Amino acid sequence: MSVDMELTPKRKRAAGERCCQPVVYPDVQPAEAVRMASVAKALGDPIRLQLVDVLRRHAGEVCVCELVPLFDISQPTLSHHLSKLRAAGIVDSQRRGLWAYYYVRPEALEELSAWLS
Amino acid sequence: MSVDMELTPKRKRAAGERCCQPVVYPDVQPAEAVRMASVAKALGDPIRLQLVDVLRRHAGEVCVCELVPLFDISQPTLSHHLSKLRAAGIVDSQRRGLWAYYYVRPEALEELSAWLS
DNA sequence: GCTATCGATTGACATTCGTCAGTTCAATCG
DNA sequence: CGATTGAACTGACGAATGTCAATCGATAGC
Repeated sequence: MSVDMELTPKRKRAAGERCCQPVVYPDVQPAEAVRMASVAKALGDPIRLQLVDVLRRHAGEVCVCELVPLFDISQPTLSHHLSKLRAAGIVDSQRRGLWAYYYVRPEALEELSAWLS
Repeated sequence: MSVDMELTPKRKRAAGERCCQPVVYPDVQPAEAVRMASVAKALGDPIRLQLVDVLRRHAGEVCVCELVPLFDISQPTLSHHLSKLRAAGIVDSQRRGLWAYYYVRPEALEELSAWLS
């Protein structure tokens, strides 16, 4: 995952022939690209995308025990997906007693959403 | 990547105690989730995200030979990334003579973009 | 024909991913 | 205390990913 966008000036064409108009350099900076790609990567699994959908449309916070029966995966696997979403900053959690409550951090999606539209 | 959103009715809590409010079932259908996740997954690499950014902000089409020097990766690796973007439907290409021109298919990003915002 | 060039393909490699069974940790309730 | 429960962690597995060197196919120009 080496993103070395040093933007070395591209070499000129050999002859005077141009294959296409000069390319426009990317507007997203490397650091932005890494951030947005990590968010997109976290959303790049159908289960995680639906998890975010459930959590986002839910007004408050959702306990893990309510999420497990929604998906046809084991509880450790769901926990693994949640921890990936948390690592990407998309969700966060809070423990109260025995239960863990997850909620979406909407600002984590803003950058990618803005870039996409 | 098994998405078996049959939405089996979740088992009731044992006692009368609720750990949280009843969960809202996901609004995105499994097929939508798979489509959007595959687009997000394709964007889940910084180089591919920047590739899309370059192609998208470019008015017309861009030849591969202009893309290679922008990134610190080999030509086969770039070709591999482009084919992944094409497999996800995000870009398409057209050969003219020796050169291959890539361009973004904006409608491919619409569903994910709409869901995100 | 021969040669050069653009871009895709192949094969290989280390890394990461998604998944589960099993276990552990933490908190609650008898 | 001990038993139970919710949720995270561990280890393992096959599958997929990102990368490159090497090669191949097709086209253009000589």
